[in-house]
Amino acid sequence: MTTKEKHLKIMHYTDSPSYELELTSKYCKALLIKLFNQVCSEITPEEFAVLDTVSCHKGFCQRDLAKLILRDRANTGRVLDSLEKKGFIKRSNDTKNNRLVRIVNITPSGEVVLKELTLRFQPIHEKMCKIFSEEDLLILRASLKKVREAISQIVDMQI
Amino acid sequence: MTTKEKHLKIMHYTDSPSYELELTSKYCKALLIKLFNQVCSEITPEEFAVLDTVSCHKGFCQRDLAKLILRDRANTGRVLDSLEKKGFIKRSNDTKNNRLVRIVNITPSGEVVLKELTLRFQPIHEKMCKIFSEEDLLILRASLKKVREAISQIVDMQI
DNA sequence: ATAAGATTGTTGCATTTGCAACATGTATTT
DNA sequence: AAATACATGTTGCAAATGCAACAATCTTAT
Repeated sequence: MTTKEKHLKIMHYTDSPSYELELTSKYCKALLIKLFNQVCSEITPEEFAVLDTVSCHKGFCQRDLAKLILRDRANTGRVLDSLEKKGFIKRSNDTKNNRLVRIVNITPSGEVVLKELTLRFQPIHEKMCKIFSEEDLLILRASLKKVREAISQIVDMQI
Repeated sequence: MTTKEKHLKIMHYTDSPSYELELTSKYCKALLIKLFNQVCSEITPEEFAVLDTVSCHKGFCQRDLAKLILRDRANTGRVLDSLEKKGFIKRSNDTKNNRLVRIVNITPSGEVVLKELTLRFQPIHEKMCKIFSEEDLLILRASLKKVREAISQIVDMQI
């Protein structure tokens, strides 16, 4: 086996980059949940991520949001139900390509809670980024993107 | 803002490395599920990962396995129940530090199914690794490890 | 023009998962 | 020695999630 091929040999799934990604993602989730428990906020971590996505993509319909957050339409609709009930987003009927869709937008009170939580988490995120050199952080981001693109070509994310 | 500090500024959680990790992990999971659906195997993707973990760590008790797979004791026990019912692992009572524990080991038929699935997934894993240079792959792995270690110091993974 | 198919969103159901409580047995404290 | 705390595993319950089926609406095919 040449040096070039050495890094291709995977003897165990749990040694693969995919599985390491899964484990690392669980750590991130645990951290997020801990932070939310501390601030005892009025929204869940999942709702927070969806709210942030909505604020970054104004006027998207539910299905397009579902594609962004990688959940199915059913689950996306339910999270949006909860966010709407809490007054952080509002939905309006509209048409896209001559089809009825529900357009989602963040409300002023949604902006408030989003900004407050983002500010509160800023120190932790800075801490996380600081453990990397700027170059390694760029490589990490690029690598993750590469993984997503590679998988996109193999499996259709059917949402 | 200096160049050095530029990579620290996070305006949105969904732009953070943590969230990118979560999204990328979902892609990996979707790929794994697709592969399993194709081979229509007798075990689930989760059971496969646990079985692989068991085969890499002979004679571990349930709690130590739970720490490795980052699930709680209850869920770990349930997955092991299923694997034992299918004959892929066997449990034996033992003592560790003078405490009753259930030691888990893989069975010959577990080895067979694990080896078969690992071989079947080998081409995909090679494909995944090939999208990186060897250096970038090392950096990716090291970065993921760094993330896990950093989070470990902030949140106790209470398992 | 009618039927078949496609798109968007919702509802029902089953599975997965985590948390709290409990049972059992051990270590430590008073 | 008794009581309290700790460690391991199991059970019950609730929340999250995905999949299939459905409703409503529009497009395409025959």
